Amino acid sequence: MEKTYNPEQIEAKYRALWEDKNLFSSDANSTSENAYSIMLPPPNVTGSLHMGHAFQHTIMDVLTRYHRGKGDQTLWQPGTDHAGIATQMVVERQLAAQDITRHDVGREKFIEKIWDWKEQSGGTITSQMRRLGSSVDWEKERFTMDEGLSAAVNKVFVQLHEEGLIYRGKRLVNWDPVLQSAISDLEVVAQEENGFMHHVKYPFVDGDGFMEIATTRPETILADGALAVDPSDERYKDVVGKWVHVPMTNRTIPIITDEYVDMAFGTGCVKITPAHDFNDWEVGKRHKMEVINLLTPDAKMNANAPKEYQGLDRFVARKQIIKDLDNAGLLVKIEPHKLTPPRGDRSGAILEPYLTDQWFVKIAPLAKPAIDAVKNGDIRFIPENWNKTYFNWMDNIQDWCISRQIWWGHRIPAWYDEQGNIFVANSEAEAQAQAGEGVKLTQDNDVLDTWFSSALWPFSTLGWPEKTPDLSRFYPTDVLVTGFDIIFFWVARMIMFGLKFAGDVPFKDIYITGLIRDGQGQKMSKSKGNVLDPIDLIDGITLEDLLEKRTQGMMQPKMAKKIKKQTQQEFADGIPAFGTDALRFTFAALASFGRDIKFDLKRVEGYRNFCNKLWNASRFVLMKLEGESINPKADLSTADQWILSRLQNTKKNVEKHLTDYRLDLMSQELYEFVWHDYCDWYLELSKPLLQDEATKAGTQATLIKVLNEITTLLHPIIPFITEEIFEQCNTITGKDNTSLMTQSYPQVDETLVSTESEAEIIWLQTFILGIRKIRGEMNIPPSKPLSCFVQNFNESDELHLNNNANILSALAKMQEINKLAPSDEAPESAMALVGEMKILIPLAGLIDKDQEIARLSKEIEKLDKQKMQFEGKLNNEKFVSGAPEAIVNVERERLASTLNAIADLNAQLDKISSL
RNA sequence: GGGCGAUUAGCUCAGUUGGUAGAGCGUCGCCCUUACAAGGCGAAUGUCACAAGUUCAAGUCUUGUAUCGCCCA
Repeated sequence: MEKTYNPEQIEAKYRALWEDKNLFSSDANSTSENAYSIMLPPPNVTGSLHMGHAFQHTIMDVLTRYHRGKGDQTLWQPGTDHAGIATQMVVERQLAAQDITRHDVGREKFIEKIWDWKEQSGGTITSQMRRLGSSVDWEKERFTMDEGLSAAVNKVFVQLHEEGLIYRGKRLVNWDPVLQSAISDLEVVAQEENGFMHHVKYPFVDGDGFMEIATTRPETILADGALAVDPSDERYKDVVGKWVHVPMTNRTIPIITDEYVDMAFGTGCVKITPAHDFNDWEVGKRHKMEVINLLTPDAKMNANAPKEYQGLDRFVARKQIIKDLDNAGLLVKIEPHKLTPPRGDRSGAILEPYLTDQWFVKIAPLAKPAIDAVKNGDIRFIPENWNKTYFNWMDNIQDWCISRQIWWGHRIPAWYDEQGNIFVANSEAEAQAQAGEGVKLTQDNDVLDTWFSSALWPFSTLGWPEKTPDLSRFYPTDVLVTGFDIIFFWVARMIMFGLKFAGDVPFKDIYITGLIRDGQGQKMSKSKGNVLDPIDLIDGITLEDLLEKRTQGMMQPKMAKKIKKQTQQEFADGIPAFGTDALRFTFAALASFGRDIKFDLKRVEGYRNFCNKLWNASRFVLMKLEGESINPKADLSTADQWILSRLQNTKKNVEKHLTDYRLDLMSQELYEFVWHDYCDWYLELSKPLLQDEATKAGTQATLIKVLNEITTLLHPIIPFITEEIFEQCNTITGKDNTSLMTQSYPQVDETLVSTESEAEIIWLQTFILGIRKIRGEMNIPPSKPLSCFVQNFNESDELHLNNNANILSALAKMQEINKLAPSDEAPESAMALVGEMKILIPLAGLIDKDQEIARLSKEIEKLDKQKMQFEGKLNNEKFVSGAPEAIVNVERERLASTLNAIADLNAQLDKISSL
């Protein structure tokens, strides 16, 4: 083995090997009793994996590899999403660069172009996943627009329509004038911006005077249907029922009352514009108001507006009308005002409430069972508190607008005859059959919201509506791993559709992960220039390349300077190559239940170091075993029994943490066992034990046994390096195993738990630590041999001393240990305690007297503080009588041993001081 | 306005039925000890945001306050 861990070569080797040998296949193990399945949340087919994906993939892969190791028939289902609007916008932008629109190209050609783009860029994600070692079943890879999945979409649509749960209706929707499509409520983002409030006069039709109202959108005055006041508003009691002129038009409208009006806001009188505001739409319906739409699909003033405004963009029209109002003396004032205009999450354009025909899912009947599934525990959110968020939304859920006026996606399976009759069917032929022969049909132009097909993902990928073996074996899936940002978009809808169509919940657990942020806690985004590509952490990247990557194709070139500066500061030397395993270990270690995760490169470095540690430990073991035959039945030393006992404890904890989805605790457990128990102590203990023929064989057997289990335990987190070590171990043990992947996950062996050996090693560690501490504080090099006296030892101390003389010599460089009778006078010494036993290291030229006095005083001071704590508790009558006896006894013992130690140290201090 | 979350060592974070506050990184010493300097050994560092309450006992449970963040309207 190489002296230094080199991830690059190892990873390339096993990436190929795993797939060649088909080790990710879900068909393997088909006779096993249990099945385990996870659906990969399908990423956008033309996108690339960001840190959040890599994080979630790591979690899913750990779970997948673990269950594979447990012998379950395991499926991790991969695939990608067509991501309707996002993908279409990319291709439209490409066209725009050539100064053409999708309408110039035509629907069919345009869709072809998108498919081309999908083919061209669709490989990015899958190749990134391979780099990460994601062990998905590639043979089962699906795309949301595959034939089978599209058929499932149609079937669901048709059935929901038949049941009256999908309907078409003219309603106000959120209209994106840039996309020229409706979008769902969820795709609307609101952010506070600075705007203006315009106060406008509406003259009375009869008599003098006017009503004053305030509006942020004066251009919609032209479509007003009424003015409204609160029914109980005394100020306007006399004017209710009167009529006013709508400024800039010839129309007149009434003054009405409605509870919706907020008396305290503005003048207490509002204009009602049913076609251009969601609230006003409801008021308008109550009062049977005329609905006037002023806008074209691209948000210009249409023919319903007075001539002089027609054709103007909505914002130009606003300016114009303000000017005209002012000229007409109807503008009272304009004040700055904070407002939150709705914007499209894709286009960023300000949205318009817009009156169009759209398809909707009537959601309440579907939501009810989905709420119950979480309430009755069929589905569990992890961490649990997310179910509050879920209920909060589900209890107030609105009908879902599913039609989009774009071209990329599943075309709505509805056809119209020339009279406008609708035929919803699985295919055109079926629709034709419904309509009758010879009737000319045209298909609905719209496509479905991308999330409609995503909602079917857990069963459509398994072959639904066919009753496939995969479907019966793997549905419901075991866990969904995803971010909180798509609980509403995706998770809730999968639950609703899964229950409705697949007859069961789509998953039993929902593991909601935190969000990966940059080192400053900022959300990673392209425009902020703080994104990290997981592959760059694996392969490393120079500062120059990173700068280039972060600043190319910027929407705002101004930002480039700032981003450059930031990047230069944070990554002055670029990013070193850490390897996939180090990155995966980092993600696993960060996977606690918090909401946000600040990603710290230093952590990756630390886990890369861990890999190196593991690598070198393996080298050590292999060097010590080379050319030797291993006897698994050899007698075991106390150290051997100890490490095996610790190993059982580790396995127990790992198992628990995994079932709790606490991958952070799992990785921490393994980190500590490997580094601190196995490397720091056991490998050091093994050195003298290997020198001794009596203990050599047992030590060799234990070294390799524990190493083998370590690699198997760590494999789900760091598959590459463990696979390489496993292979190297095979050459030593002469075994010929295909892969670590096919090894079964280690089980706890209770017979190996040994409290005696653990107690003895703790004794040994205390002894060695005591010596090291004196060495450390006295600046005595660890290489300098020492001798010591022991005094005040009991039988078991004596036994341990006799057993471990050569270990103490090796690990503490303790040449001679001389026993003193209690009455013997010890020479001037530095002292450490192991329980009641005193270890005395003669000062004799080695140790400075004052230093030892200071050291002892410090120790005593520390113990004194503890003593006071224990005494305080025990002197409290209420504690002694109120607390459980066991607890009180523990405190008593603690106090007793602290008092003993203080007494010993004080005696020693007095003795040295007096010399 | 409604809901959720966070506040623990210089930094990033663990802390599972309440029972002596932990890790990694960083810092300071001493060591190139034949697996590993991407390392070893040792050390220092905390009114657990604040206030009140429950309890023999609160980082942990309850209530309130402050600051920060997210979601929804």
